[in-house]
Amino acid sequence: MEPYDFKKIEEKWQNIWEKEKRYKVNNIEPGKKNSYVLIEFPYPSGKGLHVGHVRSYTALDAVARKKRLEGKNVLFPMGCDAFGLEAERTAIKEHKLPQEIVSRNIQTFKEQLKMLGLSIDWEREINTCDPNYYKWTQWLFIQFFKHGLAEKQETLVNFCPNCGVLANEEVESGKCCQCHEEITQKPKSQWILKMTKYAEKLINDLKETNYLEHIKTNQINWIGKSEGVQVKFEIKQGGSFEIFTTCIETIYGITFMVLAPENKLVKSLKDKIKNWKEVEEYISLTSKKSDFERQELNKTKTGCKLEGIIAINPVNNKEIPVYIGDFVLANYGTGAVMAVPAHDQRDFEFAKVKNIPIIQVIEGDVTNCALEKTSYLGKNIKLMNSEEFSGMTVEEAKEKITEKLIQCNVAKKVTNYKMRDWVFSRQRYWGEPIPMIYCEKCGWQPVPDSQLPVELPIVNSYETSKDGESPLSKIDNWVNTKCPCCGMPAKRETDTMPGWAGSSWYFMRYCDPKNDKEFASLDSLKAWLPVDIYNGGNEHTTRHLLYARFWNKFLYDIGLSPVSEPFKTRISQGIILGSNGIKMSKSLGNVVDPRDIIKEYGADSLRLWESFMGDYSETVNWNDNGVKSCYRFLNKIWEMQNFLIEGDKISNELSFSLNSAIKKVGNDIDENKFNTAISALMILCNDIYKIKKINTFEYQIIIKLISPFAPHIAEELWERCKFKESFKETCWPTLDDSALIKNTINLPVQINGKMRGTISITNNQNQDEIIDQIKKEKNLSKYLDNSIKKVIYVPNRIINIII
RNA sequence: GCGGAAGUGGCGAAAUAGGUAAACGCACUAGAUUCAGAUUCUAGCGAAAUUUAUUUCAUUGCAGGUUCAAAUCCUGUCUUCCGCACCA
Repeated sequence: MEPYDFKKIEEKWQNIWEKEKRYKVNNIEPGKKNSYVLIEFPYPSGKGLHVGHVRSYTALDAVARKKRLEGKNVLFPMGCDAFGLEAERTAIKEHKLPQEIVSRNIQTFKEQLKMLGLSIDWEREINTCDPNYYKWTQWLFIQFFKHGLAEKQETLVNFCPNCGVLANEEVESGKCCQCHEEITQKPKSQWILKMTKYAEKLINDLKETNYLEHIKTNQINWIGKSEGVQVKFEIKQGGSFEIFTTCIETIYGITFMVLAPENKLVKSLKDKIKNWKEVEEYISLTSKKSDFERQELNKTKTGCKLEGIIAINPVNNKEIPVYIGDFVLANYGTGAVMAVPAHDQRDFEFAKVKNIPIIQVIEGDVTNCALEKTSYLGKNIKLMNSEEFSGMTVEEAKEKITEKLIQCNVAKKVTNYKMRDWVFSRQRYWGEPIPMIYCEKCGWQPVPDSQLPVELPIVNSYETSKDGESPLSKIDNWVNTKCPCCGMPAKRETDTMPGWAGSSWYFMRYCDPKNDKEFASLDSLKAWLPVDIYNGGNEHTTRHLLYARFWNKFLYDIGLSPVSEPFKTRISQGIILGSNGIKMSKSLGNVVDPRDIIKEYGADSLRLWESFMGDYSETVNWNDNGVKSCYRFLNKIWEMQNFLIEGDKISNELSFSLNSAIKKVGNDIDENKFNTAISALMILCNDIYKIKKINTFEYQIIIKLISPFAPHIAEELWERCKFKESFKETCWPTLDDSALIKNTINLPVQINGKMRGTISITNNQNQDEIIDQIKKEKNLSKYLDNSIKKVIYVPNRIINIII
């Protein structure tokens, strides 16, 4: 028999699969159920395929292959998410066009992917920077616009006087990462998508999904729903402002108010503020900080009093001083808070810094820190210092105070979300142009469908510009166009979309990738959605997932998507670090190139090892020796040909081992526990090597079980053994549960909770017999005297005797 | 800071419902095969003792608790990783 020549075998089968179009899939396959297995498409960086990609691709490939063996019609597509900052940066560095960089990278990526033997339908490949694709991204944006969900709004951007608008990533502790100039927060008019309109649905409909619990929590926390009361405070000097609070029960404890420094009210009060200079300085200081810096709790609270401004507490007409402070954010709630230092830690610290009195209104200890709602809610704790509400429980007071304020017409119940609308404009070259035209007379008009796509013009210079406008704004003949409404001269929008845009709907395009009339036909979407299993990195479980769900929900509402939730389940792979426990990077020299491994051990060994190396969702360090172990294992499977005898059913000798493996491998793939699936296969293999005998029927089962992970060797062995059935038509082995029932069981025996040995009992033997048996066993009976106090017997699992 | 996840041998890890902790694999040690190396095979691999087959002890980040029984449940605590809105 020839030795296991993985190189020859893998090339052979990859060619056959490609030639046969083995994994091409139709939207409808008579007699078969559809199943959609989706993996986040890669960003085609110049670094090429990483062992981390291999981990998730082979895992999901195994899932897809198993589903096929179970008789399902499986969609397992692949594409590239190609727009974004990284390609643009590389292009600038290499003095090439991003288009060139991207197509070069995609080429390498595909070659590498093909070496893995994935069961991908390459005819459905998509690429977000292909005009045939982004035509539909633009069309979808226009639908948002037409339904009032896209509009221009003023937002803050990071602005560097030399480099223009910067991404957060390009800001390092308040300075530009390129030129180290100070960054300021500059207001800019940008397109936003009104995602907050969907906040409620995005929370509620999680019920329909099967995501891992922590992924749901992540989504819920990001949306950050809180129900509270919005209260109006009069200003003694004239005017008023509103605050939002979830703790209205503490309203008698207010000793000051804090406005966000950007709150428009501050400027409108300019004439009445006696220390305006000081206030102005504080505002400009704040504009240099990001939200993140501003919310850090461990730094000293800063703020500035608005001298001459007094607010009136509506419950008791008390006069309250007003401050501005950067720990209050303008874009959450109303950009103003009532400060109750006794019951909010941030207010407590601020009060200490500014020497403001503290009034306790809820019973408890507030000497060293605030008594916050997490410690007082739901514990029957009572109010104090709150006029007629004193003595009520917190919960009761919450209701009564709200009622009173509503009656007085100074408050209303409000639901707030932390989630903000999605800022959708970028002042960058490498993205989808936003398909809008501005006309002096007609305002913003979408580009007519017939003129889509609005293609990205090829340009010489696509670097960000100092004035903070998009590079496209410098191309006059592109910018100047005609209003689609009145035909008069008008200007194109020059901002482009964020990298998230294309990935928000790509899973729909896979269903109908060549359609030039629609982004995807409803029939094709009905055939495949919702996605059965969606895999991606942990770093995408909040935002990308939320964006994609949002787009789909919108399309569902306007009748273009058949489902309200696009993904049934969501799982995440853990990242693979270098062998030294540090992220792989060229500069550290700890990068492992999958191609090197494939050359030495083959794709099947690599696939197997990456599935075996640890729990799929956990971070692991790369280990050079690991692949070798899987190569050994595959060799053992190969060498089993030497033990082969004829047979058409499972032998008694292997009945238990084989059926255990069938059960374990099947369940584990379904539960994404690939590592234990493989260890089950190894145990089976060890059992076979003990008896050195296997019949053809049994060998077929083993090959089927291993085929999702190591498809090349599986098909090769199948062919070599000349089994009657063809591999293409074969199906997943069926389990004989009765083979798993054991007649004799080794029962662990504990005495006083300590393991003292095992005894062999028959299935379901009764307790008294077992105790008699233990008494006869010398090794065990020596621990027993006559004073057995209690016996705990869990049938067929354990017996614990207390003496 | 806020939110999420995770801490088990020398290493990667496993452990349906609280029920024999360490399956499976790596590395290592000894032996066999080999001119030698690689491969392969056989045995060992928490600690200590020993009559060599058994005994004792320890053990799932740390400190407590619940329970006949805890890696698993509860309270507190420490550490690491991920996300935080213009990176995708």
